[in-house]
This record gives sequence, C-alpha cells and structure tokens, in this order.
Amino acid sequence: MHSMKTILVIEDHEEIRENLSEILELDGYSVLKAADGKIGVSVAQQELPDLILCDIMMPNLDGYGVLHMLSRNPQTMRIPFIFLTAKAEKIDIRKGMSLGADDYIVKPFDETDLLSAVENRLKKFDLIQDGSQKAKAATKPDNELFPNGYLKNYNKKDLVYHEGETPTHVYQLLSGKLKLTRLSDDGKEMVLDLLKPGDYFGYWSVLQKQTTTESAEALEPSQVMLIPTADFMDVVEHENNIASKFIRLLSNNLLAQQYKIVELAYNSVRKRVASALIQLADKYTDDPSKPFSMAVSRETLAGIAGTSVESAIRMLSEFKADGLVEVDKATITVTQYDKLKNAPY
Amino acid sequence: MHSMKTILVIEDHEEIRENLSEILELDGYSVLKAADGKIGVSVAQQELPDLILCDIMMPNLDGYGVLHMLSRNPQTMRIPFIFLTAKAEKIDIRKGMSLGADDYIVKPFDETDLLSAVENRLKKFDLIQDGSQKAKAATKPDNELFPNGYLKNYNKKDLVYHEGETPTHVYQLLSGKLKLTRLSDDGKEMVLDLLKPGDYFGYWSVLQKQTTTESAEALEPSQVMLIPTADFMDVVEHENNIASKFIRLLSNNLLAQQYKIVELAYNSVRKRVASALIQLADKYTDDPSKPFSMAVSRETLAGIAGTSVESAIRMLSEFKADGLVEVDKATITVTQYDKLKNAPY
DNA sequence: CGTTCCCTTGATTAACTTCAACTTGGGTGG
DNA sequence: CCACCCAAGTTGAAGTTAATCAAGGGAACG
Repeated sequence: MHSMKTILVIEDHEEIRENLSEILELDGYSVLKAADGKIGVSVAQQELPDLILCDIMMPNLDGYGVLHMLSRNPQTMRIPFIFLTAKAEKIDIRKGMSLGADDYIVKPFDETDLLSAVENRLKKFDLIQDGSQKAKAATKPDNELFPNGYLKNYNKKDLVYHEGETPTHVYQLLSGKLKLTRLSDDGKEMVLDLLKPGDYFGYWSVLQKQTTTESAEALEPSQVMLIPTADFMDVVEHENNIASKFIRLLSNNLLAQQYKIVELAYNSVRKRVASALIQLADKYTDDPSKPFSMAVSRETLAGIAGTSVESAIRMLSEFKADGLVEVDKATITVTQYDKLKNAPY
Repeated sequence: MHSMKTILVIEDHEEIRENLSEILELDGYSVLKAADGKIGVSVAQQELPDLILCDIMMPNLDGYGVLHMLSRNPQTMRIPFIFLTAKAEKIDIRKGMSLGADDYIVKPFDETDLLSAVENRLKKFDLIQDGSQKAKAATKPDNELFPNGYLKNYNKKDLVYHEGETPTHVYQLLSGKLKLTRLSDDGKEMVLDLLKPGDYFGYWSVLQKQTTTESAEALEPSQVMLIPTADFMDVVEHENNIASKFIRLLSNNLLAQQYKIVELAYNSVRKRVASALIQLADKYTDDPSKPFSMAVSRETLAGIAGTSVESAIRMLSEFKADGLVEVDKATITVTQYDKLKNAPY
C-alpha cells in the first residue's frame, strides 16, 4: 500500500512506545523509536523519517521543544508532525497547533484513529504524485444512505473527535448526548452546540475541507454512527435530496448560532445561564412544560452560557432561591420553565 | 389579480396616508383610511378589512395600542397587521413583533417593497384556497443561473431587508458593502457579518422558510441582485452543482460564526475591537499587509465587536496611541496589521 | 446661524472574573 | 468498613473591566 514509509515515534513511556510501534509495523510502516525528546531530535535529523509521532510531556526535552527545534532545520521542518497527548491537557492543544503541529492524537488512542491520522497526513504530504485514487463505482443503495457507516460506542467524557484533527468521518448521534466545544485562546471551553439523537455533526469541516475546529465529547454513554468522509462527500454531491437535507441542517445551525452571537454580545450572565438551562431542557425533553431534570456538570453549564464556573453557580443559586429550579447534587430540575425563559433580567 | 381586497391604512400624517392609499389603489386594492389609532380601531371592527397597515407613532392611540386592541377581538385578531415605522426607531421592531405584528415596513418606503409585503401577507392569509400557482415550466438556462433576478441600487443606510420580514428574495451583492445586523432584546445592534461583492445573502431564511432574523444595511452605495425566492429554491433543489455551492457557503459561514461565538464569550473588548478591525481589513482589501483605510462609523465598529460605542472608541484611541492604527475623522487606517492581529491582550 | 449628528472624554457604577479557601461526595485501597 | 483522596461544587472577598451617564466639541446641513 505505502512504499515502506518510515515513522519516528518519540515517547518516554516504554509500554506506549512499543505498543505504538507494533501497531504501525503491523500496518506495514518502518518504525524508528526514541525514548525522549533529545534522542528524538537527533534521530529525526539523521534519518529524516516520513512522519513523526511525538509525546508532549517528556523529560529532558518536551514535545513542544522537539517541534520547535525540528522546525528550525530546513531538512526536518516539513516532516508531518503529530502530537500524542493525554486527555486532560486541554489547553496544550492550541499551543501545539500554533507552533505548527499537523495533528493530534489523544491517549489512550484507538488503533483505527491512529492509523487513519497517520495515513491522512502522509497522503496530504505527498500530494505531488497523488491523483490516482478517486475511482470507485457509483452504486448507491437507497435504503441505507451510507453503506460504509459503522457504529461505535462512547462513554461519558470520551471524545468523538478533537479540535484540530483532520476529519476522518462524518457522524450521526444515535443515542445519548454529546456536546460540541471549542477552546478559547486562554483555554476556556465554550459549548457551541448540544446534540440529541438523530443529529448529524462534524460534516461542516468535511465540507470545508479543513481540520476540525471543535471537539465532540460525550456527556453520557452514547452510540454514534461513523460515516467515512469520502462516502459522505460522494452521497452529498450526487444525491439531490440528501444535499438539500444538509442544506437545511446547515441553515438551521446557522440561525441558531446567530442567536447565540447576539446573546453573548449583549445579555447579562444571568440571562445567559437561564438561556443555557432552557436550551438544555428544550434539547433533551419532549414536553418542556413539565419539570425536567438533567445531570449537567457546572462546567458544562458554564460553557454553554459562556461564563466562569463560579458565576454559573451563583446564578444557579439565585434561580434556586427564586424557586425557578431545584438542585440536588449534580441534578438540576427546571420547575418553572416559563418564568425562567421570560425572566427580564 | 386579487378580488378587490380591502386594506385599512392607519396613519396620522395626511401626506403619507394619501400617498399610501394612492399606491394601493393603483394596484387594485380598495382602501380605507384612518387618521389616528382610535378611528382606526373602530373602522377595523366595523369594516373587517383584509389587511391593516398601521403607523406606530400616533396621537391618541399608538400603533401598539391598536394592535393590542384588535388582537383581543376574535373578529379582528386574525387580520394581517403590518407596522409602518420610521427608520430611526430600531428597538420598536422587536416590541411590535412580539405583540404579534406580521411584518414591518420602514418609512420612507419603496413602492415595490410595500406592494410585495402586502401581497405576501394576503397570500399567506388565504392559504385555504391556495395551491394553484406553482405551475411554471422547468426551463433553466445555464449561463444565467437565475433568469428572473434583477438589479437594484441602494444608498448608504438603506435597508435591503429588515429583521422580521417575510423573505421575498435571495440576494447577491454585486458592488459596494453591506452589513448584516441583528438587534438584541434591549435594542443594541450586533453585526453578524460583513459582505463583499460576490457574496450571496439572505438565503438561509428562505431555506428555513421563516421570517428573516437579521437586517441587511448598505454601508455605502451598493448594487444588489434580487432573486425571487421561488426561483432560488427551484434552482437549489434541482441543480446539483448549485446546491453544493450553497452547502459550501453555508458551512463556511457556520465556521466563521463559531469563531465569533468563542471570541464574544471569552475575549476582552480590546481583543474584540482589534479583531473587528482585522475583519474589516480582511474583507475589504486584497493585500492586508499594506496599510488599509476604511470609512466605518463607530457604531458599526462597536456592532462588529459587540460592545458599546464608547468602549469601541476608547480601544480605538488606545490602538492609535500604540501606533497600530491612524484615525482621521471617520477614516480608520490600519498601519500595523500584524501587530494588531497578534496583540496578546 | 442654529440644529443635529457623530465623535470624544471623564466620572461613576455595576457586573463579572479571579483568587483562595473550604465543603461535599464518590470511589479506592488498606 | 473506615480512612483517605481527588474531583466537583460552593462561597466570600478582592480586583478588574466595561457599561452607563453626562457633558462638550466639531463638522455638516438646511
């Protein structure tokens, strides 16, 4: 498939390093290993691999340092560079991307994710001798829209995809709840949208042919259908009714976001938190008139409202004092939907 | 055309009232006149017109009062109600819409706009005996995408369309500059997007089949192509390549708005104003590296940044003091594009 | 030549974030 | 089962930011 590409793995944990190497070798790559940043840089400069996978947190020289040093050498600056990162370190992602990393893989990683990220980056890299792989017959069954779609389950806090990745799929949420979030420059998390079963997501990045600009995280155990991007594009470009379906979805999202923009610009935090609760209730209940309970972390709530966790909590206790909501541990119950919605301040 | 529909005009200024009546009568409507709100209400209840045009600012009983009173009477509550409003009274629009007005016409009004608004409302009203006007052959020339599009010129401050109207067209800006704005509940104006020649706009409302949620205002003399909505939908639904073009436009807009959301939620006003200037420069110049001058009112700038006019001005003078921009009357020149863009705070 | 609109600046006030300390609860390992 | 720990939630106090209110300047327009 690929003519023996060489990949350099820089990672201080032996177990992870060996695991990675094994996966890559099984897929037919030649693998170089380095146990810390310093070794990594020297190997990279001697061997000039086709791609580099590099951990961020390492003794001696960390991942940022490696990237920085390699990007100053003309011979190594163009080698595709993918960071490995632990789930927790949210803010780091932006830092790395701004330094010029090409992609991110979050540990613990999925085998498929890893290989497709690697493959994607290599493909993008040698676009010179490209252009020979868009054959594929045009046979589309009608009952199953996306024949190559497959299912995957996510647990609470799992990421379906991550800000800055190359999109590999388009997604449809089948069950559970997800949030789409984006980090600001100073690492605060803004919730762009909440998803409910049936919602498609992630397709805008595919349509714009750019890396994802937001992350998708499960709020509870969820089942998602993954549709390979090529599949999706194929269908959208050749099937009229599907195209217009996505046009409608897009314009719907667009209008919802317009509303959010105005709200964020000029409404008080109190109003925004109230609005966040309403949005949650609207998304996740059929009949908003009766009391609706939901388990939302304060952090998520703050992210929807676009405020600090502390402020969100303060507003929440105000609402509680006013008898609009009830709070029991993590469970928030909206008892006075209408009053909450129409509160003037 | 219409079987002698009756329209009631409630307006205290005789000149405007007569002018309106004349236009409507010429178009074949039967017109009733009322010189103030009180008279208007009694005429409406006696004559039960098919549609009511009503000024807002009036002695005795103002437009809101008229609407309120009529909406309490079962006989009159369903009569389509269109407000007439002077350009200045921005905030009033929301108030009226929330009271149940169906549409707005801004004075001084364009004859065509007036008649199409009236016609639209009447059409929507008797959807009972509707359904006999979607004939039209399917002949679409390829060179001219939208054969029924026509041109129209707008001067500075003119509105192409107005928040809350029923969309009658989809638009493409051919020359000039436009802003898309939306008012917050307390009447502050947020600029959702700036448009440059070539941009399509207003199509999202058409695709969602709902009234417009934003206004489009010319920032300088501009030429716009107006495409009837039916035409647009026809083309989008049946021509693959056009559909995918609009899919791309939509997803592009969507991503731009995501960015704006995060910025509004968590960035300082200083950053937002800087960002607004960058956005202006990016939109309206080909080479952002060289100094770029633009004539923007402080109000518009504040609207883009989502802040008060005073704050926008303060930031502007800070930038001036730092040598990043130069200001001469209304003309702002960005001299240090990069510094402005990358300023950390 | 007055009036209006837009811009600008200063002073005050209100809102919200940040920092820091403390509480609670759920889970884990001894 | 208890002790401990870590994460999430909560509260108070201090500090910052930006909106608001108020006043005045200057150009433009009739």
